[in-house]
Amino acid sequence: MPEHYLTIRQMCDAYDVTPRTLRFYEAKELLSPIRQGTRRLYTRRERARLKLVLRGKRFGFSLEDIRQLLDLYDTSGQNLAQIERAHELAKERLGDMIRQRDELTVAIDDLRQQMEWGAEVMASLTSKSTTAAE
Amino acid sequence: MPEHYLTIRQMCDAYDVTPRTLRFYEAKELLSPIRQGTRRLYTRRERARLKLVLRGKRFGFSLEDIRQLLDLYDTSGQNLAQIERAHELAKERLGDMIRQRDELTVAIDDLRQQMEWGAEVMASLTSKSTTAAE
DNA sequence: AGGGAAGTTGACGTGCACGTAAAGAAAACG
DNA sequence: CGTTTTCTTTACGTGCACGTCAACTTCCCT
Repeated sequence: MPEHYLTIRQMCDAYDVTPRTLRFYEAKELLSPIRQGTRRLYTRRERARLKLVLRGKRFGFSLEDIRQLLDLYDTSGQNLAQIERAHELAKERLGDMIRQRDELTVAIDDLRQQMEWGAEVMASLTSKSTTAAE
Repeated sequence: MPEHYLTIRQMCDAYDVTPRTLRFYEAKELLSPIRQGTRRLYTRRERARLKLVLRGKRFGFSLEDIRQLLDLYDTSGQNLAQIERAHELAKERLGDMIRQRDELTVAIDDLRQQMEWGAEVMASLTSKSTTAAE
């Protein structure tokens, strides 16, 4: 089957980004669609990379961070040192992410408690008086 | 005991931020230190608020988001509607945070698998040949 | 063939979160 | 009392991640 390409607009619709964003990512060497004349055509590889970019963004990585990770990611079939390096970076990232998740968990619990407290306040206010104006 | 104040420099050292940052936060109405003449003095309240600001930032909230939350947080002794509103916002935030944590969990698992795969590749390379140059 | 839709390259603008340099006032120290 | 820090305001600069025209080509369709 003949590797089916997407135009820039199809990409935009599929991933909810603007053309500007895709060209910007290309300028930053995050994507490199093939050219048919002057037009851009996006392969399966580019789609995969875009997904990774958008995902990375959701986790607060900068585009430059993401570029380096992507580069490691697909050049790391080269030699052992590269793979070990990637492995190290991955471990660091993993640590970051776990720490971040733990912080989130704490914050979630805090917020839950706050909400319970708020609910109690609301309850006491509604039961004692409707016009709590004193 | 006489509520012990901190100067701007002491704040900077304590929370690892620059004076510029503290003044910037003040301009954005996140902090409002008292003035002794022209000098800023930071109370316990300001310290608590700064902690919340820095925490919010780590979770990717914008300063404007944080300001609104702080405002709700300490004006929400006012009336029931305010508290209910705060409660609603808190629920939304909670949802966001839980979703974010779930995404993180998935990403962590992905990364773990990637790392296992990487470890396997490394293992096969090291056992088969030290100079994998063919 | 002609005309609108889609795509292209500049290039300048924007919002956010500060950095940084200039110039002056105030406090602290020897 | 002078001088050296510390702090102040004012203001312009910066990096990131795009948004927003403008001015063209290029496709596609009837």
